[in-house]
Amino acid sequence: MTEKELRLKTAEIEKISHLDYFNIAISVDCVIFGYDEKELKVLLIKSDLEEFASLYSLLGDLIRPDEDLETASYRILKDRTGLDDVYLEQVQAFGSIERHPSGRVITIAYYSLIDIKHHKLKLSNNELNWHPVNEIKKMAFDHKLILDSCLDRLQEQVMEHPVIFNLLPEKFSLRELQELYQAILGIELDRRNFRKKISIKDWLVDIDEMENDVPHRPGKLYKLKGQYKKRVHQL
Amino acid sequence: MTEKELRLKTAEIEKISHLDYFNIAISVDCVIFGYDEKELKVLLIKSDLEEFASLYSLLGDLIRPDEDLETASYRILKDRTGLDDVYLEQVQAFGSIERHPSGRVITIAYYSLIDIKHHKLKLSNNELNWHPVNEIKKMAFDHKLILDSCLDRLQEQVMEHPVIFNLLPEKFSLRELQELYQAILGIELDRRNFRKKISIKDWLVDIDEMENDVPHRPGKLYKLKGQYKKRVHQL
DNA sequence: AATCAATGTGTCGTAAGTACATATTTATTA
DNA sequence: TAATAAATATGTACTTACGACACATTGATT
Repeated sequence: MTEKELRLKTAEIEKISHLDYFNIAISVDCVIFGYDEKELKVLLIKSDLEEFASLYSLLGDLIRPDEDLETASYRILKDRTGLDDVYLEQVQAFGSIERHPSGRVITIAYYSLIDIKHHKLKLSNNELNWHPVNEIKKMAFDHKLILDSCLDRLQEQVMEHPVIFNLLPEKFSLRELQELYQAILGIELDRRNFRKKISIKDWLVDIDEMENDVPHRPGKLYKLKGQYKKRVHQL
Repeated sequence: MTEKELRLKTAEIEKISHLDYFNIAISVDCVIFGYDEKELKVLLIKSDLEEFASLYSLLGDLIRPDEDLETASYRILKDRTGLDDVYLEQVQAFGSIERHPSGRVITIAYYSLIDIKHHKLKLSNNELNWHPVNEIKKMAFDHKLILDSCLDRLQEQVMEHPVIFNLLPEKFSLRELQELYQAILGIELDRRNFRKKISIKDWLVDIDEMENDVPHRPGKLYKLKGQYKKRVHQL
């Protein structure tokens, strides 16, 4: 079965699923977070459903019977962004009866973290764009709820686990790191206390280099220690 | 459609689902925790599949198209235990391809907390029994993995959120509470430090009563403050 | 050489975490 | 009824984390 046939079949299933009492479709939706210009952003696409014309939706697709959940989310990421070395984490399943207008679809939400600047998206399809998370008010389906849940989870994880380094380039300054924390948590942090806290975690190595493209005194650059490096999926 | 017809249809679906390329079944599995005799226990049933003869499995069922995920888990709890005032929380979806021998079944795991002593199970069906969590080594399907994930989640939640009071009777002593924490976390706690920590949380009210069935000096009894009371599902 | 802007660092007060010992109360037993 | 056993109840000193806060340093720019 070709890619195209699969997609057609997928769409068909979506439409008929509400007719058959036992046919429930199951999908994966990816909340793809990126960070740029001191803002947390999320990758969204214009909804292709009439009901949601002019609204944006998350990137998602039905799960195929021959792939597990992680594989499905990596496939979506790879197909839509061209990237395959990304961090992914399952958040929650969403399954209210009325969440999809074409039938019963239960979806499993993943969030993903990408360094926007250093990973060019394959498709600069203008239907697919980065949106500042704070500016998103309304979305197709229950996708705003899903986005909010994923952001909550990200905020919970951020101080305990070294995950957000996936949003930054390999080398970064403490100022960049602090700005990222501030963007995710939505609060201002005290520079001295932040540095103290990060240094206690012992996640970073000082690589003995300096920033070189800043219009002021350059700061030291750091890397995440190898043992904490982002997980990369092996397809 | 009657209850019985539904069950038959469910079983049928399970069997044929692997034949149809797009037919993925979706189920809910409940990890029902209880607490008794200073041990954390889980409610299990003998697997009805030949492949897993003599192994135990979690309580679960396929989701019906006319019920959402929470409703499905409450239905399973109600049907199997007769209880409907229980705490339930979604943990994670499990969907590896080979997890179910009869076909592709993705499952969404919930954990539930029940006060064993004060909620008599409807069915004292001897296929359905409480098992000490620590003694469970092998289970049907990937249910051991699911159980472990739910226990991890419970351990994460326990110190931050007042959830485990659902495992205790309305009134309890601080000793009982401490023993419960120890059972869940699998560690010993210092009595004085434990009491200090709990008193800072400000979750409890001293109800000015004493234990009366203990063979030693009775301790004071406490209740969880009303605002933290367990969530009860309204069907 | 002077100015600007951001980096880099330390202290003090407060709150929470940990280790640890003694007096008190009730039930039990001699 | 007096002595004993067993668990309750409670406080202090030490250490570690958290939050507020100010000043000297460095490099780029003018």
